[in-house]
Amino acid sequence: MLGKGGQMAYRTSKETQERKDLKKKHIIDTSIRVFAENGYYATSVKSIVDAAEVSVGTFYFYFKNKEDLFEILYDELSDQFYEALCKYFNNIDVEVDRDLSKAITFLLLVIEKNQSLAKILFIEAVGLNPSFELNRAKVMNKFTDYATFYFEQMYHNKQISVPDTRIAAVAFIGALNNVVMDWLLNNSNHKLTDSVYGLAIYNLQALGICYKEDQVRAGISEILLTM
Amino acid sequence: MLGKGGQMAYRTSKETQERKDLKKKHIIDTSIRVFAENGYYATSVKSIVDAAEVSVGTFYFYFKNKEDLFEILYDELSDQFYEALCKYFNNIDVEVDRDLSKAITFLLLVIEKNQSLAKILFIEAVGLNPSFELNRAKVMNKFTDYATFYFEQMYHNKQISVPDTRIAAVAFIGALNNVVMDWLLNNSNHKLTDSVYGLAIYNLQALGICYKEDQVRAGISEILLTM
Amino acid sequence: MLGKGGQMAYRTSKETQERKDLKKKHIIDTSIRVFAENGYYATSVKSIVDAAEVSVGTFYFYFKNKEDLFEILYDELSDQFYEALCKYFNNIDVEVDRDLSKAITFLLLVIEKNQSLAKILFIEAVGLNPSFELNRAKVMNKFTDYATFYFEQMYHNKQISVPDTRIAAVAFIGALNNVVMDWLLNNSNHKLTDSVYGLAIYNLQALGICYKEDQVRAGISEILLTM
Amino acid sequence: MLGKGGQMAYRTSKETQERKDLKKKHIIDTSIRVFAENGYYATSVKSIVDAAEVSVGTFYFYFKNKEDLFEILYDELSDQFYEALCKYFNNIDVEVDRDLSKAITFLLLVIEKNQSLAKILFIEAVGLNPSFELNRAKVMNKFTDYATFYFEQMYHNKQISVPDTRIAAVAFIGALNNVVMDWLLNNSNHKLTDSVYGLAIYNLQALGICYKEDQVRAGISEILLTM
DNA sequence: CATGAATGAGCGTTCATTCAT
DNA sequence: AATGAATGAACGCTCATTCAT
Repeated sequence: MLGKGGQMAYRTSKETQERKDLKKKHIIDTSIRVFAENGYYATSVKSIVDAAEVSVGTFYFYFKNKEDLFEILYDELSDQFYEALCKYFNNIDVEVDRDLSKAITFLLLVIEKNQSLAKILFIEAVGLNPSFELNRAKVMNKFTDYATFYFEQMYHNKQISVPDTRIAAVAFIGALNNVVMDWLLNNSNHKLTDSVYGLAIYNLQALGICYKEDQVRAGISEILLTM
Repeated sequence: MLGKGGQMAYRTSKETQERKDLKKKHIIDTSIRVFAENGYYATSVKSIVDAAEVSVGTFYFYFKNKEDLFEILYDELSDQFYEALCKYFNNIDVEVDRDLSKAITFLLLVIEKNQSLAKILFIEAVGLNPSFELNRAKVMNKFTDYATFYFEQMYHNKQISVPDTRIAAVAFIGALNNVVMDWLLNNSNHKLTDSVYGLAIYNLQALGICYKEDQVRAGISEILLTM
Repeated sequence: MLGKGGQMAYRTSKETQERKDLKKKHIIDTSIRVFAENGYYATSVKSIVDAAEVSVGTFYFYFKNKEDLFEILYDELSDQFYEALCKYFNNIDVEVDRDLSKAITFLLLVIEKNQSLAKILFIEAVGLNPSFELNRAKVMNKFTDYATFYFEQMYHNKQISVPDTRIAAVAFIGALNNVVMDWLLNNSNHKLTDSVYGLAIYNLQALGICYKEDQVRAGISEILLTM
Repeated sequence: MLGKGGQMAYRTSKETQERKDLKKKHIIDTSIRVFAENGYYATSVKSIVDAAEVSVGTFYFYFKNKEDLFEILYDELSDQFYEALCKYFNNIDVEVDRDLSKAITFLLLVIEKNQSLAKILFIEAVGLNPSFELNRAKVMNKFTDYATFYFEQMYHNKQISVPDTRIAAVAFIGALNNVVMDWLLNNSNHKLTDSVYGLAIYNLQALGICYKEDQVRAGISEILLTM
């Protein structure tokens, strides 16, 4: 009656666990593509497992249900995006114009290179159902709070000039968001990063930052060239 | 006999047409409420006809299907919103700071007074399915084009200073959009119009408009007080 | 906007309602057969609607779900059986031996003529799930209470002699129940009513009733011959 | 080498066999609890192996399938019950009233002390599916045949007086059965053995046994006090 | 014009069972 | 002997849509 895990058992611990993690990752990655293409409701569990070439049973072995998968996936993607946001925001220093331009450029670049991420975060995740909206609100607030925190700091350093840092943060994110949305909706036309200069200037001016055009261009180029 | 019959027929069909239009309008109006409350997918045709106190058969007499209703409704709401956008944008004159503030204030006010409209336009209509996304893209572009057109004019009049009017338009709309979104997601906290000053300044600065704070405040007050 | 039921509407009221009632009855009756043959769990909704030649949609139009149908059906059958129980119990008079024999005979006869009823009441309904067991307990108690009430009366009239009328009622019902069970389980062998004399005597003696064999036989015959 | 190897193999396989038997017994015992709590259909193989702390693979090593386990378990429990039945029936002698009372008391006591057994035998095993009903019929007949055999003997010894010993046996078992059922369904109220006197009298009278009340009470007490 | 009974494809999900390790 | 990841048939149920009345 040693049973379950008593006595080293089966090779549960290592190889199997790795294969499990890989398979779970595989299903998530596949579903990102499928969700991005068809939206949450038009994506059936069947279509996910077909695309991932696993059985329904396997799907439900790894995920509680369809909603569970989407939540996991959404949290993962929003974390990725959060990290991208942080990466260059954390480095904003005295050359605010250049540094902020770099930050914006990097964000657009990440999105451009991973369109599915954007589609899910900005489009497919919207308006799913009341319960998920709570989760999305939480995530959106996390982004807003982060930006607000930085704007607050910059305000105290007299680097920006706005009457309300939180509203500025919301507007800032919205401006970026909509440029991405516009790109997603009219996709074929242009590269997302083509919009980065206009967007950077818009937000720099909005924040009352005294910028130099060549600094902005330099910041943008620095990011675009290194990737 | 012909005359009378003709007249009868005419009057009858006229009255009938009126009743039909009214009933159709009634169903649309009811469904706005239902869609706003539950979202597109969680709203069944049954729940709409129950709320509107008509039969399913009647529903399918007036609308091709559920998607058709939603499209009609979406177009109607976006038209309403478009009109609200035009109303004060068309009047932007020499006092750009004041006039633009008035325009923004009016938009937020309309949304605040009609939350269902905002919920459907900004949340429920997003990411429904690939086919509807095309329609939404068209509508979004209409808004963007309109704003772009005005920014273009203002640019020529040296009233604004941005490197790319279309990107400015997209960013401008996005900023507004996200302030509304933020309000919808964190509803109970505050009134939407509380954010109007911060938002106006953000965009005025973004557009490189040389504004006076009291002109902005005056513009805002003018709208808020008259409604 | 008169809608639903305003203005006589459609011919909702009479013919349609009748057809609905008939169809509901038809599904119930069909399902009795199917449940009796296969048991609750082995009976799928699909198999019911196939047997009844209606669509699944129709099934769910008339019933909330599979459990709902079974409960309706169970309540209906137990009511039928309750009425059969009452019919001759209510007439037990001074000739207790004869009258009780008549009552028992009638019950067995009803069951023999409607085997599906018995199968569902005594077999398929047992042990379905905790929630349904509550319902079944209620129904069983109704039967027991009824019998107890009569035994109580008879006890006061010195017609029976038992130390505990409720236990007598439970045992009485159990004796009948098991004769039916035995018949259901070994079906082909014999007619259920073949057991009636032995069963009647068993219970008459059990209740301490002073009986005459020919009275018992007369009571049995009276019922069997008239049906 | 052969001798030693042979002995080793023998001892090994013997020990192994013992461990296997123990594990099988462990799974059966655990499943009795689980089946009694949740019923056959609401009990998944997963829930059994979780409760028993073994793997699904192990389960299918010891049992052909879920039904196989239940059948084994049912046979085991019905054997236990059969033994309980025999224990005091086999000892029925000249003091029939006392001896039969002892037998009945013992049966109720065994059930009271092992409610899971009763729940499975009398409730969960009923109406599972046509194939299992055959097995259950066989078991029920074994009980009936046993009782019939004894009643037959007693009839020849002029100890009982009934027109049909088999029907008497069926009714007798049914009376006991239903008292147990009633107790299971209205559990919390009372102890099962509280009903033993009423039940004993009912059946003694039913069988036409000339009993003395104090003999019945003595028989009951004798069993209750020694356990 | 209006009704609502009827349809059935398709959904998300469960779970007994298998088998490579 | 023991494990548990993998399978997929089958389930109960929903709901957009049709059409006889």
